[in-house]
Amino acid sequence: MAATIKDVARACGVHVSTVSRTFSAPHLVNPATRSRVLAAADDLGYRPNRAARALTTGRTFNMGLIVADIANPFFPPLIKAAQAQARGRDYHVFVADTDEDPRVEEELIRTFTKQVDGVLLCSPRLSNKMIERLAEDVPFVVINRRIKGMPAVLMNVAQGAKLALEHLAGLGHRRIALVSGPIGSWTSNEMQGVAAETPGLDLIFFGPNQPTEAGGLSVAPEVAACGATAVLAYNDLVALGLIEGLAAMEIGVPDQISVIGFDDILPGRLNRPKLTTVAMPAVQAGRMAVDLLLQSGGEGATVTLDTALIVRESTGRAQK
Amino acid sequence: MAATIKDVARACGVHVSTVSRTFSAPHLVNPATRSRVLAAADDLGYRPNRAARALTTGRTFNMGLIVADIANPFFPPLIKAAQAQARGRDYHVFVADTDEDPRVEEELIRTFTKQVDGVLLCSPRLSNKMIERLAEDVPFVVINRRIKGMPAVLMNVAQGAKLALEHLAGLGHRRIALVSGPIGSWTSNEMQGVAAETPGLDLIFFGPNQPTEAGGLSVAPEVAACGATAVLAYNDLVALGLIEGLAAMEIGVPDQISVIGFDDILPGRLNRPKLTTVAMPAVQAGRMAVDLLLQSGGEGATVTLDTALIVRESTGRAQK
DNA sequence: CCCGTTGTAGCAACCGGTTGCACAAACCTT
DNA sequence: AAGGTTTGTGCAACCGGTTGCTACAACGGG
Repeated sequence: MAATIKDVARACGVHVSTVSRTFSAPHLVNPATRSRVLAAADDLGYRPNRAARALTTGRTFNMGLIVADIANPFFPPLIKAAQAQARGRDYHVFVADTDEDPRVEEELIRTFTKQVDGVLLCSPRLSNKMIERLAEDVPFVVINRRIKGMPAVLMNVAQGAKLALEHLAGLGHRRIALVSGPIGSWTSNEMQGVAAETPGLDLIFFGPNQPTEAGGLSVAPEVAACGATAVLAYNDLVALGLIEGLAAMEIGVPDQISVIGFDDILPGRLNRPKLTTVAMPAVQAGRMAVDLLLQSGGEGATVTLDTALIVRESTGRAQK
Repeated sequence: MAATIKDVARACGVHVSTVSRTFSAPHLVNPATRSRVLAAADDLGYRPNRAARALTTGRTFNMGLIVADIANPFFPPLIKAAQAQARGRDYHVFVADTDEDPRVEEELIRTFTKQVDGVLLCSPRLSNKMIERLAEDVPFVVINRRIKGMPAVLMNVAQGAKLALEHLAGLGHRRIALVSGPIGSWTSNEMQGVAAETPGLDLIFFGPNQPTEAGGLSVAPEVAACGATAVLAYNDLVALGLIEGLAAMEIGVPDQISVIGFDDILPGRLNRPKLTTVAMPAVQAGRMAVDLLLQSGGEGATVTLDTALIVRESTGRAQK
């Protein structure tokens, strides 16, 4: 059994409250007593039980981070950035993955409640209403979603999509396929919104799709058949799957169809052709989300981070 | 404020112990009372506080999973498998990443202690001695490391390395570079052990290295200069970095040098040339680790999973 | 020398639950 | 109808800490 505060108190003939104060308010205890307590604690290998402490103080010094799919290379850099930032603030981050399933997401949030001081909700698939309800029990910072009155870190997807469409238009593309993501994705909606508002384009929507290579792979035939000369994909994974699917049909990228992704993940850079993409500021977002959670007592500050178009090899001039 | 058990008790004129039993031992409470309690609880949006419950029961129904680098594509499938398996057992998995830093690893374990029922320690970088000491405070299952008396899930790296070396020998390679991983990696030691015992080979060791693309990239010049015709890399990420580095020096793979990795991650399959690799059973390992943690009360059952050589395009006949 | 500070440590209530035990009412026996 | 079981609920201690209040001693000032 691990030593408790009582064991330490007994070991050096002092009341538990004195031991407690030795750790949480050292200036209130006599230096001589303090060192006796510390010696005894060290001797017994005592560590304060964080769960018990949280019960009275209401603070755990951990935060939860929920992502839709940890296997998507977009998330790890964000996760690592959040962890590093939190560590600098004496916090720890517990990560969990929802498998893109809103029910799992809800359950994870409920589990985190009272075990963390707040939750970073990254690319949630739950409805706004549900998120608002759950926010009564635990503070949130939402990443990649706008919910009124709730602190959020947004990436300027609309701007990125605009740049991407302008790039394609500049290359002479008019008929463009929009391969969207899963239901409930704010990012997907933003993209569609911008695209729909852009004049002079002939858009074909495909969706919803899984936000993975498999998702891209499986829409490839439809995209090929629709007569579009360019594709704006929900993310890089979908774009890569799409390129793979097109290759299997002997359709060359960018010679016959141009493809743009979102995120700027590593496999996109290694791919042949190298993927043209809209870079998302994942690292900054992870950091900002942590700061926002610690600063705001739940007030709705919103940070919007810029995106950037990175032109590589998967886009080219439209065919006649 | 979230409703507590007291609020529910007051709301339906019953003692808190009755409310408690309604949730944790329903058969002990009268159906009529039970439904009154449930109604009140539902009305107030009451959820038992898991941290408080853990304090008395000693069980949290979560487990921790600590990995060395979440950005390494090897880990996410393992993580997801563990999460899925745990979910089926009514458990939740909290993931954390150590950034390959033993000090962070230790701190994370300490943080997890008492907040989880056990920890899955994947590819730890801590010393055996330290792990054994920490095991007094929280049950472990170790993945990719053998520590006496401690439950472990091992992947048969030795066998995989043997297959890889035989494959290379069969292609006529004699002078082989071994690009190892970080200090403290059991996997790395296993590989070196097997290689050193294999007769008829001329081995050159390079290490320690970061287990990432950057690590592979930075040893590329030395490897190129050492006269080896083939390389066994610590993992696929290192292998990919190495290939990239060699390409930058205009050294073709597999024409001039053959490269084998370990893990079988997705980017290796997408790479040109497609990577020859030793596939590691990450998904099985994640599942097994969860089961081992829940079964063994800390007893040292060890599971060893087989690996398999997957020959793709990054290996070829040795040059004369 | 008395009194008001100040510093130090103990007491006890509390956080939100769980659980062994006691006890009364309702149910079965015979 | 008396006596023995069940069944259902309350009581209170407990898990491992924290914290407001109190008590007491030593100290400094007037």
